Amino acid sequence: MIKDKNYELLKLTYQNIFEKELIEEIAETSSIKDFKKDEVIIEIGSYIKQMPLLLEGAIKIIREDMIQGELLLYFIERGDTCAMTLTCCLGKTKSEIRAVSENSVKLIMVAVEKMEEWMIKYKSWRNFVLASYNSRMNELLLAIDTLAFMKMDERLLKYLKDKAKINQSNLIKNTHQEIAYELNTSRVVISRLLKALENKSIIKLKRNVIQLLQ
DNA sequence: TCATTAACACGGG
DNA sequence: CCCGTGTTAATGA
Repeated sequence: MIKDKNYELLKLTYQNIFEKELIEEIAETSSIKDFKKDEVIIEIGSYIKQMPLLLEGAIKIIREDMIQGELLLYFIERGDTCAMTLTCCLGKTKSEIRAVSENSVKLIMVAVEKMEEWMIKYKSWRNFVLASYNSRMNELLLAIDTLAFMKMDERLLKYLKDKAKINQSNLIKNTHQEIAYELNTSRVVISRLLKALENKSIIKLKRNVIQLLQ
């Protein structure tokens, strides 16, 4: 039975957050979706009819400038949801961000109507939505701080540490060009800063791979 | 001063 | 040979 499998999957991540009845109801009414690495899950300008709950993997949230380049805002990890979808679903507006799978992602899609229903029916759901909204807001403020007050070398180091944390590995498999794109700068700068970090023995550089030490 | 752009050399796959 | 990387020189904010 597929629903039973969904139930087990949900339980792994959410059993401490939602009551049993809610998990059962999610399993019954929602569908599991899988994404490979670097797939676009939500596109800028698209309307959102379903809300994703993350079961496995990580998603990066990117803001794209009309004129030039994209900018990484933050990552979403297991047990989180996307705050943007919350506002979009409830307000029926377009998405202002793009969501891309950072690695292999498994998530469960919840219909908007259910969201609203559960807000009233389940206290844990209400808390979850409010809490995730709150934590996203904090992440966003942190992202703004990073942008406004940190220099590029600090931003780069934060980026590397975030990456390492999300993928649960000290090896970051990215080219300098890709990093430059996500931080909205040029490759020369990234190469230079990475080299500087390597000289400080904070990282080790290989081809296509950056090893984070410590 | 520091980022960007362009250009080039090196080397691994 | 192509791509990722390291470096430099010129230019601009």
